[in-house]
Amino acid sequence: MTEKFYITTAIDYVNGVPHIGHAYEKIATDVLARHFKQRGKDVFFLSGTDEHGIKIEKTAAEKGINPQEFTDEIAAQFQECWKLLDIDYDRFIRTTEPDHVKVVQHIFKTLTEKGDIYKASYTGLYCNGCESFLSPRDLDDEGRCVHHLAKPIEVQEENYFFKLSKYKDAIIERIQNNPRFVMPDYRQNEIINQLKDIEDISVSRSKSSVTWGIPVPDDDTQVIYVWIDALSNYLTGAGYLTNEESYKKYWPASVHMIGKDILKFHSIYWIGILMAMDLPLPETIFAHGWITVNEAKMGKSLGNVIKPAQILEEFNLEKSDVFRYFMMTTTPFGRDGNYSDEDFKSKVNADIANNLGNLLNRTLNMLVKYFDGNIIPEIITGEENNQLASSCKDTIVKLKNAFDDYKINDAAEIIISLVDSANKYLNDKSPWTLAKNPENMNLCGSILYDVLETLRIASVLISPFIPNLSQEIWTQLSLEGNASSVKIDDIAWGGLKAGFVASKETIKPIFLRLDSEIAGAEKKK
RNA sequence: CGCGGGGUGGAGCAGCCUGGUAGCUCGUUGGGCUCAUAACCCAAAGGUCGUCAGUUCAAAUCUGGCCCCCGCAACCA
Repeated sequence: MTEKFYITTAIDYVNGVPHIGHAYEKIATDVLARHFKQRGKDVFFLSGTDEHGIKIEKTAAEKGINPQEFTDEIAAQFQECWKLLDIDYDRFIRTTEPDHVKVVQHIFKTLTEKGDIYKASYTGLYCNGCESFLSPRDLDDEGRCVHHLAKPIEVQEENYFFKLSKYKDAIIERIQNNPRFVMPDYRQNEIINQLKDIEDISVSRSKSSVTWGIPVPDDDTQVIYVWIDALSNYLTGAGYLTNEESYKKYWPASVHMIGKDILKFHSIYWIGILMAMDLPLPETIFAHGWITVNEAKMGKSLGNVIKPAQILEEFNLEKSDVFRYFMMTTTPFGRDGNYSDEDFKSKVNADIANNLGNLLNRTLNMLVKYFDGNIIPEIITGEENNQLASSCKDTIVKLKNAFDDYKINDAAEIIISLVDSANKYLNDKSPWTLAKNPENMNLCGSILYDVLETLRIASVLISPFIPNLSQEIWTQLSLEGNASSVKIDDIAWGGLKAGFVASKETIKPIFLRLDSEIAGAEKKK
């Protein structure tokens, strides 16, 4: 039986439009999903949007439309953005969808019946101007709401609470006994510290303050608050309650890919809920870092929010490949990364244009020049005593290890260093010199074959990062099928067969260096 | 004393857990090659490893103090 791999992204709150921070996580998840597909796993990739809550209700009201219309609009923008970035998810879940509503209410009801959800009164500071409860953060020195400069009033309301504290010890134990449960490992202590003084959490809101939410079953004065509403999307997506076959196959999740800000909610709240439901727990919760822009935190208040489409446009890129590549290689995965036009250019030019693209180009040109673009049987090499063939083998082993630990940037580096070694190989062997003597033609050709075969393998391995460019390499090598649908265990040496490969007309650079002037002009405006 | 991450050649990072020639990418300089997308290959320059002290035959690495930056705590992806 094929092993399943169920991977999820966080669902994005539709109160804002998609930017490169959202994109970072989706790309990472997509790269992993594509890689594990190539490993022969039965992959299910879930992404989506979080659509309930007071902010949505208010924003929609300001625009004079109903919340559903508003969320439809923003959710569409997210989907469009992911399409542009070649994010190939299996389902895009929206928390307003009927099957999800059913799941959320079922969980709420089950936990209530079990006694893990109880009603209690909650006292909070309510601002009439904001029409919501405030946290101490929202107050100025004199205890006034910073937006309305009015003192909030103390309001008491009845809410439902989830007995999270009951599961505290079990969660701590889970984290301590499973090193892959919370990743990267340096986050584990952080969570354990937070767990020490965890309290029960409020899981509903009074309808007098929010109406845009899933109703609490059997209590029409309350709607279900974000925790159960949003987190349980992972169950709905797998088919919980609605598609038994799918659910049985995919649940529990292999990895929840999330931002470091919501690690607490996933590793504590979500796990508590699942424990209370007696459901299997996910294998890994991976918290990635933030993307800063020119070293500054991105935020609406700073006005430096960048959308992926802007970057593609700025550099006149039709496909997302190199943007995906950059995002995944700008920093060790897990830590914070930075985007700047300068870094983007230099990384992509060095790795994709100079190293990978140029290698294909120079080698194919020689094949055309010396062999009329044909691979003749005499030049095909075997794996035995073959420097590049053994490099390919090593690369595959290392690559798998890196991906198993979600070290996405290492994975890219490993592939690029294979390409690097092929460039060195070409220089060492100098086929252009060999070609001057007819006696050496077969040797010359064999060297070209070694390099092209290495490129074929590299294109398969790197396709999760740059699917379109990989395919372009595939096309230029006159290979049939798709680079990305080749299984890693099937890419044995010798895939390039004798026959016609390329002509002067078919060879073209797969990716041209990003021109410094284009970006320079754009920056000035 | 709230918690966590970081401070390593011009830039960005690895190394630290398991002390013992400080490594990588980019940039710079010089050379090589001429198949290629001003590319590719080789070499060189450039570092008191934040700071002070301690442990040790030996510290970027272990211990303690201090300084600086960033994040979380506080529903910003």
